[in-house]
Amino acid sequence: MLGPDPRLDAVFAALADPTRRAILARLVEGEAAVGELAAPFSMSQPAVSKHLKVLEHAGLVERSIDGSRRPARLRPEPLAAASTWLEDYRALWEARFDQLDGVLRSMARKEDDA
Amino acid sequence: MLGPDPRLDAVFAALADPTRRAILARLVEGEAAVGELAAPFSMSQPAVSKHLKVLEHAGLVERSIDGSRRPARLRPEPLAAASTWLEDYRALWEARFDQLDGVLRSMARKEDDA
DNA sequence: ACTGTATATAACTAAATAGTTATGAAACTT
DNA sequence: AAGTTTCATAACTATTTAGTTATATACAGT
Repeated sequence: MLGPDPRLDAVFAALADPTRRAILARLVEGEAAVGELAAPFSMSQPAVSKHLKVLEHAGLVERSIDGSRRPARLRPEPLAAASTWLEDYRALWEARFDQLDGVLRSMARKEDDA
Repeated sequence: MLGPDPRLDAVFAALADPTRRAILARLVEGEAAVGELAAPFSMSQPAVSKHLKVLEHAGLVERSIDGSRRPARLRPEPLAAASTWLEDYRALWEARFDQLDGVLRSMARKEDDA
């Protein structure tokens, strides 16, 4: 159940970096070019370009061409996939805990009987 | 809104590795000792111990002591935090798209008027 | 055509990651 | 008490990552 999904490797790895999460946060407000993204982070422009490439590889961001600018915009699909994975696990966990809870209850009943 | 959360660094980084996700998948069925976890993956025991340490550091797993065994069990809380983060972003995205949709609609109306 | 702006790419470094083998420490078995 | 099992830790290697500076490319404005 819930087999391995290699796409999640790239998505979770991309989300593991706080700078990249901040970039995504910025992109929620709309597309932005590299320069605009680099400004708030005390980081060089090439560093931001690299982060964008990681996000792009994970499918979280899409680039376009506008003259000499290459604005980035969000692509929500992979986030949805990651979210689904997490939610499925949460469900399995809760099922597991409910089950455990059931066991504990029946143990308690036996205590009462004894 | 939705400030930086350093705990997510460790959680997403932990989830980025397929072996670790497989370990979590196994642990959904109940706690397991290192040996049991190492068996299905063609990996050395120390490698699995390291993965467990990463998962533990992310708060996703808890160890206990049972004689010479050190079984690992799941801790769902950090998963919930990650899931919340993703869901919040999804919501922001959708809001953004709805807004964009609104803009497109009004543009369409102006087209009609013209 | 010349200058400046926006970005990518290359080459490099430092640190982190994922794996290995070897070994040591507890605890269990007989 | 001796041997076996279970696990952690150390030491090492190879790969990846996150950053840097320097440079090249392409477009924009004058």
